[in-house]
Amino acid sequence: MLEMDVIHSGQQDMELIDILWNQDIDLGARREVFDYNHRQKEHELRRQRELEEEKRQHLVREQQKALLAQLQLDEETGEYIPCPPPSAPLQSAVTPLEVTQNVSYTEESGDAMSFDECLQLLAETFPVEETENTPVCLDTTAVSAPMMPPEQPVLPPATLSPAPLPPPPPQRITPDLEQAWMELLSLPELQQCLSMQMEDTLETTTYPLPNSPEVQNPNYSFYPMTNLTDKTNSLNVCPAEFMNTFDGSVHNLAPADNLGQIRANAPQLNANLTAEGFCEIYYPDVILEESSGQHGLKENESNAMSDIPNKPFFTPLDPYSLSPGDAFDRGKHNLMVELPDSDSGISSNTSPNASSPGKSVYGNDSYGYSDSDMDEIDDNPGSAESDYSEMFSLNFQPDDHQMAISVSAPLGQTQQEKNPKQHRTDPAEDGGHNSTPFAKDKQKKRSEVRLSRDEQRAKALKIPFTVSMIINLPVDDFNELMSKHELNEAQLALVRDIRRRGKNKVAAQNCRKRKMENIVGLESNLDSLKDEKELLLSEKSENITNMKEMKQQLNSLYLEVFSMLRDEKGNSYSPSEYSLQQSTDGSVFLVPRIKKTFIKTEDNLFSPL
DNA sequence: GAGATCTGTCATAAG
DNA sequence: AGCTTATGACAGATC
Repeated sequence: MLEMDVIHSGQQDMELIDILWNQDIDLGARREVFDYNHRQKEHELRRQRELEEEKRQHLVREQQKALLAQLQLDEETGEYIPCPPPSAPLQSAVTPLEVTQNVSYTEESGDAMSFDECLQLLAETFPVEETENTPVCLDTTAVSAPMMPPEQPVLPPATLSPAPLPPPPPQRITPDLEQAWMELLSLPELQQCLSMQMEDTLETTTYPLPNSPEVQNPNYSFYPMTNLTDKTNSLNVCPAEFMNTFDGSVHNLAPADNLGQIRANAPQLNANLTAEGFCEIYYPDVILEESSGQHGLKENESNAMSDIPNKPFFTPLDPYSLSPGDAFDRGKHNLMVELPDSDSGISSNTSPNASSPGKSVYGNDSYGYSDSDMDEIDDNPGSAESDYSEMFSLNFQPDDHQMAISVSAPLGQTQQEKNPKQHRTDPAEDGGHNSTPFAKDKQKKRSEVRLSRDEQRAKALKIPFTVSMIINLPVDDFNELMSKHELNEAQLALVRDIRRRGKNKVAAQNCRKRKMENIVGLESNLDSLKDEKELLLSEKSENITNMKEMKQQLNSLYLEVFSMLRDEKGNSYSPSEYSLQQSTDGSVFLVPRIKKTFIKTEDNLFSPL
């Protein structure tokens, strides 16, 4: 009964649907829209498509995961960059790819081989050396994938076929691998690498770059195995060549001591080395330097690698030590020598050289202290020179050339004395000994007295410095000089007095020179101001003249216009009784003067208020 | 001899 | 705090 009810109700529903459809058919609706079976079929098809799409997306995700596993997130840029080869032991480096491969392909295809099965198969194929080299090959595979540009999509299956991606069935793997290796061996780039490695060349720049198509080709992962056919160099060449192939700078980054180990255990070091390989950009010199030391080290392959990651592959780059020819240091030293110019105590009016302490000590005696030292030497050539020589030899060897200057100075000074009527210029400007005033001889004697007094005092107290040194040395050098000699209180006081007096003397000369320059400048300004005043006065008189002329013209024009005005009777207005006034809007009015005068008087009356 | 000029020195303020 | 520089003032030498 229930079934009959259900069927009956179902028939009623169908009838109702038919009725509704008949109504909707006029609107263009088809019957399939209301057909349950049809809709169910469509639903199944759609669900099937969704499943397929989901499977496809899952596959893509797995592939992307496998790819990203080989990429390294750059913390600075946020980009995925090719992951450096693993520095840790091989297993840790291969594990990510292994996992992704096993997960993706064991799940997707039940007949696919696991990675370990592939390794086992390879071991069976090459029973002798592959036990050592297989990890290298696997690691090579692991490295080759990340070397692809991040933006590059997953390679098509045709390209990836021999690679770790979908491994072929066990019965076909060996022929495929052999074919892939043969293809690889036929690649000119690979042959080039092989030949270069055979020659143990150090040129890494000619190696295929990591991003080159050859490197990206996963077939390269089996390249080391192909070397097994060549029994002479298979083991030696494979790891190092692998490194050269995928990171040409790897071996260059390692110090000479570690190069052998690195080469022997290249696969295990790939992560570290390639990570440091990125530093190649920043440490090219180190790489070049160390590349020269790698010869003969690559044969050392039996060393343990356990301690390698803990060893620095390169020492921190010292920019100073690497600067060509230590130019930087020299430059810095020169800078230090030249910078203390301001401590010379020489006025800013002097030339730049004058302010240089090294030159001002004696070479610039011509500037401020010429009248003192030079004149004394001039007056007592023998004694002064000998005394100076003693002092120079005592303490101031660095300025031998200045010593020569001071010794040779008397010649000019003697000539100067022979021409006493030379025009004298400011001592601070001409150096004081190139030209002298007419009374230079007397003045010179004066300064000689002064300086000889200081010099005599210095001699009396056995001060082993020249006055020039005491005065012109920078404070640091002066202090250093003082510290080098044990001086008593009297000597120290005298040296300080000499230094103070000498500097003040130069300062007074500079001050007077500036004062004179200021006076000259003020006089010049005064003259120019006088000229400007005269010009302004002449302009003023001219303006007054023009103003008078314009007033006269305006007055005549006013009278002319006024004479043309007539009243209602045709009589002219009297200028004494009327006047023309212009309003602000430009209109002209004839205003009676009485009123105006009245207003004026009114204004006058109220103006005081 | 008086005045002008030059120069060195001191004292002091400022940097 | 010590040093250098700038500047006014003073003194001595010279013309």
